[in-house]
Amino acid sequence: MDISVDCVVFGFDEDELKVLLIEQKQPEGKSTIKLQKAVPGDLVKENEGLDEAAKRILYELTRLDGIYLKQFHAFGDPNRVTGLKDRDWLRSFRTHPERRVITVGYYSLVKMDDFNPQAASFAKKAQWVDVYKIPNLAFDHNDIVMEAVKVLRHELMADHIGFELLPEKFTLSQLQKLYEIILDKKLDKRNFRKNILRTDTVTPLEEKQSGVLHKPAQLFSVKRPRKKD
Amino acid sequence: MDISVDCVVFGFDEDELKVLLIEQKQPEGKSTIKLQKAVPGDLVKENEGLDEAAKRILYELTRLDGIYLKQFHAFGDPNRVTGLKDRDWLRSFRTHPERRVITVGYYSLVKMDDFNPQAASFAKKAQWVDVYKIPNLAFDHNDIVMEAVKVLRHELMADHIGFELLPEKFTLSQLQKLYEIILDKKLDKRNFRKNILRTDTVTPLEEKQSGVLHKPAQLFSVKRPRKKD
DNA sequence: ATAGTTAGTGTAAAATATACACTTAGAGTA
DNA sequence: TACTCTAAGTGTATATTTTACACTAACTAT
Repeated sequence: MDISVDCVVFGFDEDELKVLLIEQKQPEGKSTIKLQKAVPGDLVKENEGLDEAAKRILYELTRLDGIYLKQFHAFGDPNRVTGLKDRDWLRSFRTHPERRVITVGYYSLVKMDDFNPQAASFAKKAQWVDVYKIPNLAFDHNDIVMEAVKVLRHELMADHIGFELLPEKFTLSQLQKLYEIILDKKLDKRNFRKNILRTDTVTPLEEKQSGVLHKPAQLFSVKRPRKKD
Repeated sequence: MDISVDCVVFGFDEDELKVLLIEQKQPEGKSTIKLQKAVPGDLVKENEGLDEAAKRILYELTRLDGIYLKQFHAFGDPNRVTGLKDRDWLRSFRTHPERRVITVGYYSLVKMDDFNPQAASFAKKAQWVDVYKIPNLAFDHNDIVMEAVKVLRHELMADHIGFELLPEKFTLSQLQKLYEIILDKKLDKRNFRKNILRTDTVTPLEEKQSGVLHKPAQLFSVKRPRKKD
């Protein structure tokens, strides 16, 4: 059997929670294969730990680095790869295309200003897609994404990891919107602010928003160093 | 690479949280190998899902069946098996003893009256050990158990899975003791009872304790069907 | 100067969590 | 039969947390 790692990379933009999808690699020569979108993932190397593999693979496929990255589930259904397109693709790229692959899912939270796929060289290969409008993906990647969303929702509340998805500098309204979208419910502004400030995970900066057509908001950043468990 | 599954089986007895350990199998012929204790685990078969494998392996090694069983983490450090004893043992039992093995950890909660290792035919092979007094185990099983304890503590509060560790009929005092031991702190009797009853996960039975030298306690059982997420 | 827009702030009421002590039912014993 | 021992079972007052709710402030554009 082989082991792979798949990374569900979340980002947040305006008012949508997004997932980073890549186009599968195009096999040289034969172009009869229909390519699908997928979450970045690949086989774990012989002498590589899982976390290490996740970090490497995410970097190789997206140039993302230094990112919150967490294992969330192993997917081992023996029939997880059944689609014809999937098998075709595997035959083009894998030394042992028929081998069963068990995959370990990681999720990552990305500040979108750390990474703008439009600007990158692999622009066509990576794109942000609204979590709630994900097309059919390769392999069992739809299941993997759904599971990751579940976990994200859960961990958002428990560990206040929300700002990992926002730019370096953000307003509390942005943070609130993020929570509202992930949790899929409206929150009270005053209570939300009280809560966040009480957790003591953010610091106000000297700086304010500018160029906005309303009262400029205070900017915040994550308070470092963050407490480890 | 190979994939295995390891099951950390928790049980509760009197006032100790226990884990079920087995003696490693004795290789035929050569008895030079020092056997170690381990958590029940084995390789996943070629056409078997992970959950399915966990269920099968737990049954094969302990005869336990119909048990709360949950995947909690994949362990994939390339050096997770380094001990000499471990390698000797692998050479006696595995077709490919040098192969790297990635293992997926499951934990299970067992009512101890469903399973009494003293009474079973493999009595010497399985034994309950206090979670806080676990000896050196085979492979990286100490890490696996520690991680499972962390997860158990966490899930106990979130999902009220405590009674899965108690006999079919139990008293609220027993349940409270269980919580106290897992969480490692004393709880207030009245408040605990209010809380548990509010969750509406237990029903009082007609029956009471008998033969105890004090006021007999009301017996409870888990309220079925339990709500699924 | 005015209009439009989002930022920012406090308080009262409700719900939840905490702290705490006595009475009760049965078993054992004198 | 009465007395003792032991853990079961029960209510309330107080503190804390969560909720609901509406106006003023700061800036841009016209």
